[in-house]
Amino acid sequence: MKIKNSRLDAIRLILSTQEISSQEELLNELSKEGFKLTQATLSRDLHQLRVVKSVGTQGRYRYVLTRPHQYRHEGAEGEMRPITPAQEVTGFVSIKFSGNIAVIHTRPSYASTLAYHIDGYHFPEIIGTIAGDDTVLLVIAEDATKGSVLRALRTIIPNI
Amino acid sequence: MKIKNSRLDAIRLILSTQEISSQEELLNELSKEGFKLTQATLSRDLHQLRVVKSVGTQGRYRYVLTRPHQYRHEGAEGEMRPITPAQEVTGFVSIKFSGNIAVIHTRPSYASTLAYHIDGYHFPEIIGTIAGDDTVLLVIAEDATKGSVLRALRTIIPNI
DNA sequence: CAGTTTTAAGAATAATTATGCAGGATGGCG
DNA sequence: CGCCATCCTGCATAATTATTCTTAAAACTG
Repeated sequence: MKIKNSRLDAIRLILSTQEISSQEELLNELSKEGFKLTQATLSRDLHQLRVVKSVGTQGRYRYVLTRPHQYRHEGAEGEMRPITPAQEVTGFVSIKFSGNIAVIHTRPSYASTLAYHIDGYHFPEIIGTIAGDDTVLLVIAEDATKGSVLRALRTIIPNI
Repeated sequence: MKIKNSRLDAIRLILSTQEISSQEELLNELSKEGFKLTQATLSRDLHQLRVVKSVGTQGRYRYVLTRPHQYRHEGAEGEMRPITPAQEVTGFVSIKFSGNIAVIHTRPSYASTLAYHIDGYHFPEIIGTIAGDDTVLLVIAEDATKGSVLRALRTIIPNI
């Protein structure tokens, strides 16, 4: 549908420039742009966009965009691999290294869980983690190597 | 309060190991652990923890942890610079480099949106991003330079 | 310690959000 | 074209979540 797509775009734009704290409020903004829809439809749109109701400044609720699903790997552009059992549990998708940092990509929303588990092990090779929605950053100890980090992680993600 | 803190920990633990899709469900899990509280209190706990209701596998709703704000630059409290048009859109404030890491500061709450845009471009110079509330961390590929990263970003943030 | 302020929490309810159902629109496809 | 499957949407309402009001407990402060 033509209308729906441009509406989704409008939603993205609005959410990225304004502090919207309820669907009704967003509905108003959308109507200013000429979109005519009900809260029911908006709820479904937000679900599809994976928009979440978070907490913004001043403790006010705020709808924010999250990353879209993207199960992408290295070079392979559209190539979608099947999900292995280990991924099913950990959400692990890929890992890359650069200097003393490793970047783990996970399935959407799995990053913080995975980071939490990694933190729990207190691996000496990993001195800290930061998680987004589908990305975990590992800061690697100075005396650790790519190999030793992978070995450590293998206790959590078997076939990494 | 002693109880509250251990309860918050319990919530974190549960959310990081199970797919919880409603507060009621979480309430059940908590009661299994011996915590006795009402939905009202749980709602407040989740707000405080900045837990968000996101969309997990199968399109089911899922409560997920977000990391607490840890990158707020405290010092710069009152210091508010005028906003340029580019900032208006991207929220960009500044960028700094250290080794293979770049740190972008944004206006509050703009970080994830900016990271979203950066991710979308799949710049080979940038192997991953993590966003907080007003900070984006970029992990830079080993063969990339400060200049090449800035050049790449210029497509998104013109006057960077 | 007594007074004051802050924090925590439940009960009830308001406010908000999700969804079952049904109707219409759209898009193949033989 | 006619049929079927899928997508989109509103309406009504169910389900869920946030908040107001209140009380009690805790933490401070002099």
